[in-house]
Amino acid sequence: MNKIILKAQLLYGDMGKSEKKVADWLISHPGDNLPMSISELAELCESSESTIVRFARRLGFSGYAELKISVAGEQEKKVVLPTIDENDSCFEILGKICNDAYLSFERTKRTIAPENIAAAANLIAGARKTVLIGLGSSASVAQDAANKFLRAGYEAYSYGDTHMQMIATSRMKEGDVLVGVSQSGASKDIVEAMRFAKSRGISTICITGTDRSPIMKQSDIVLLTDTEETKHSSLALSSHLSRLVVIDSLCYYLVYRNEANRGDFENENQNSLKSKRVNDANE
Amino acid sequence: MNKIILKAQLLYGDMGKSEKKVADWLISHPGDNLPMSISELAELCESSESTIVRFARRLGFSGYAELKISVAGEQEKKVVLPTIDENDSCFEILGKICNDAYLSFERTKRTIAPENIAAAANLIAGARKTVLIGLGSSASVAQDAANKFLRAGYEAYSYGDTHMQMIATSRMKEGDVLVGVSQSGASKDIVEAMRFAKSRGISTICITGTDRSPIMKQSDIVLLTDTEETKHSSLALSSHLSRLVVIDSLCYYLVYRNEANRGDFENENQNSLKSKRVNDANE
DNA sequence: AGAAAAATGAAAATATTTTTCATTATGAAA
DNA sequence: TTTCATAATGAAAAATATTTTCATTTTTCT
Repeated sequence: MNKIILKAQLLYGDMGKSEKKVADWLISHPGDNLPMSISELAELCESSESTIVRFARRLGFSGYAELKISVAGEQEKKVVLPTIDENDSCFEILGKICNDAYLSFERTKRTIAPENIAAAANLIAGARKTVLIGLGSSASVAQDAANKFLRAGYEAYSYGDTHMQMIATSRMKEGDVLVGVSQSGASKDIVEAMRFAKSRGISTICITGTDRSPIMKQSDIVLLTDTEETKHSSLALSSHLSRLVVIDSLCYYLVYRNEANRGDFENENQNSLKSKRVNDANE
Repeated sequence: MNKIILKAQLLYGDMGKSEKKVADWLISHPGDNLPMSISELAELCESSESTIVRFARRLGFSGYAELKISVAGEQEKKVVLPTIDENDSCFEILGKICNDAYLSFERTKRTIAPENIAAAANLIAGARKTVLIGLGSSASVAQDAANKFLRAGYEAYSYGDTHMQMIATSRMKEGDVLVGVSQSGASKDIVEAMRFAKSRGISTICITGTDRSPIMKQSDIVLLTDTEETKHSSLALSSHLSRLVVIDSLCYYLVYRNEANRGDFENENQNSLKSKRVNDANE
């Protein structure tokens, strides 16, 4: 885990009384960054500057400066929980949400299986038609995905209400793909539609943030995004963004995969929207 | 990902000639640890100590010492320039998109006016009803916003097709707020609806990624998000995410502002959705 | 071209780290 | 218990490193 602490413990026996105090402090503050200066640390350890230098040398560093930098390097990516409180300004909240999103992306990169995302992309690429379903905030993820896939040149549709979802599912056939989006992985109607599709030989993909959730049992391919629920509230803002970046990467992959599309992709869509614009500003 | 290099790239435009030399060195030595002293680095960059301190401060550090430690902390994570090419795997694309999103968030924080976002939140908080409109990918942003505002306890509705948008706008009255979402800021139908609303004394807010765009003229409050279009394609993925984090921060602010709501907010929504779940998994 | 503003680097001022060295503690042998 | 050799320690000096200041240069705008 932390090489420096390990080494300190290893060499603990060789140290003098005062040097041990330095080691003790370090060992009992594994997460902390070293206080700015050697003098500060000396005071905290009830020791002296020279002792700290000796301690650093014992661990194999050229001096305190090097030890300090090395400690920073060993630091586990400290998870700064962007806890929002009632006195934050709207702008401060924006900053915290951006932070939160960034952490959520990092978690997603760790959680998602690279081979599954590739498999999902290839499945969609080869499908006759792709239908995406979700409810609540997952509905807008599904809608966003359908919108992008369509623009990328693939037949994709999304449905946000349960009736349409069932109707659309019942009209699908083999060779189609159903993508179910659900953070909880437990929305009754979505799981039901997935089960129905699967029983009829339709390929199923789920995008969910909950491991071992019901929807996973009904899915051929599972895309597991950031599973860490933020403590803020049920809005679950960042995990929502994580699901979108997964969609975005599928979409990019599809664009680049489709030789025919790639060239014209940009211009074609630009032109098809042009008449909807007040002027030539680009979307 | 190396946040420091990304930040250096982000702020590159603001730098003077000499500061850019420091940034260049850093960017072209992504893996390296910083040479021991500021003087050494000054020589390597053909710059001066003071310039390096200024550079460090620009990136948000207290000085060179802090930058040096932070660089050590970032080490080991390699920089991926978010340029997607055809040989990338789906997973690599995911990483690049996350990077891109992060940059986009940073740009948004710089572009958006803190006082405007606060004003927008307060306007919505005091409104009788809020209507959100957008087309294409902006439609799903609007839908997402309406969904969240509603859950936060405010009357909010979104419409994704132009007919409904016009009907809804014509039924609004003073005391209501119309929020127009458009990346280009030039979608005919949206601008038209905004103009109509404004002429009837309805407050208007726009969320756009294009400065000096037509929609801004029809808006009482302008929320300008990331204006830098990514070069990838017209999908404009990251700017889409930026608009969402702006929505999210408005939403959080509204939740915390509303004394009455805050307490029950989480539980209430949890419960109202419970019957829709297969089991007790939390959304 | 000329004035105002911004950027820059040399050098002074601080701050930090390292070294030196006198003092104190430790422990083995008498 | 005392003595002496050795190791450990910390105060202060010396060496380095960083930050600030400010005069000079460069850029920008008129």
